[in-house]
Amino acid sequence: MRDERFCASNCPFTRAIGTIGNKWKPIIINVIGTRTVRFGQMDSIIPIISRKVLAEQLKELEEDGLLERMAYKELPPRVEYKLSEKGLAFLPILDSIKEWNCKYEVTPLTEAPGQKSRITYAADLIDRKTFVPKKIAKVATDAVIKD
Amino acid sequence: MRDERFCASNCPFTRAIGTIGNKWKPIIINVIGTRTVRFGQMDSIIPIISRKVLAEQLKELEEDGLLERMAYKELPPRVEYKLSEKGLAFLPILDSIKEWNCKYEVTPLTEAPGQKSRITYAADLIDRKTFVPKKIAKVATDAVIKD
DNA sequence: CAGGATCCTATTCGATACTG
DNA sequence: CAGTATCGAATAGGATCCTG
Repeated sequence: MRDERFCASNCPFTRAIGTIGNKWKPIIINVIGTRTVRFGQMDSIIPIISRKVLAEQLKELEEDGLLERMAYKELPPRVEYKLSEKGLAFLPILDSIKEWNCKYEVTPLTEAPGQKSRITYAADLIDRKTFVPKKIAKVATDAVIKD
Repeated sequence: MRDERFCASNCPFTRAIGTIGNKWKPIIINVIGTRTVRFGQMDSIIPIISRKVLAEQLKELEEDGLLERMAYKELPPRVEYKLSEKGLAFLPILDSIKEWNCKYEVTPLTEAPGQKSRITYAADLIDRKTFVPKKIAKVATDAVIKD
């Protein structure tokens, strides 16, 4: 998920793309935003990502200094993630990507206007109301069977 | 390479990530920049991408309105690519990603200072001097054999 | 020259089960 | 709760050959 060839480049731009150039990391960074978020929260906000991939991406983001992980020695365990200074500095870039898309997208879907914070927005986007992810469909099927 | 689930989201940010959220497209857009570039040029500027993947990415970028493809009816054929207005509007975002990385990267490699244009810079980054890509190594081997 | 088609391999990803 | 381990399926990607 991190392209080591890109990261080994002597070009800072290429290295940056090697680090954050995939589809999950911008989404994760955007979802965390300025908040402090627990692992399970992220998993339910972004239901289409599997817990395995989520854990992998979070680990890489931590290694690359984009976020800070705080594990509390409790039972049941509690782990909180928040963006580092580097990660926070990336948020304006994500905002500009959204603005860019809104301005130039050929066939934009209808979008409810109003005051959407970064987080509620991100939550709206990739969730069960927007498109039915596989694992949610699976859960629904199970529920029907149980009934 | 385009995540259709992301593109079907009702969130413009998620759709944007579904469109350009991979490692190749930012590189390609950056390499083209404000120039008009031929297919073969791109293939030699970015030697680590295979021609197949390059063609696929270019087609998607064209479909998404980021670049314009001009095919001249000549023999041998000549095809030129240049960024559309939408694609050009994405360049400042790529610049800000580079600046962000330069400012916050934990262990940046040494970088030669000086006046580097977008293009020569991109060419430096992913090429045979930076790290030896497989197909260049192959070509070199062939050359040795020929000699 | 600029690709398309084909075949094959490597990598990613998801589902499931398990643990401290 | 917050992961990790394992396995199998899906996908990305490379090599090669072919064509207008």
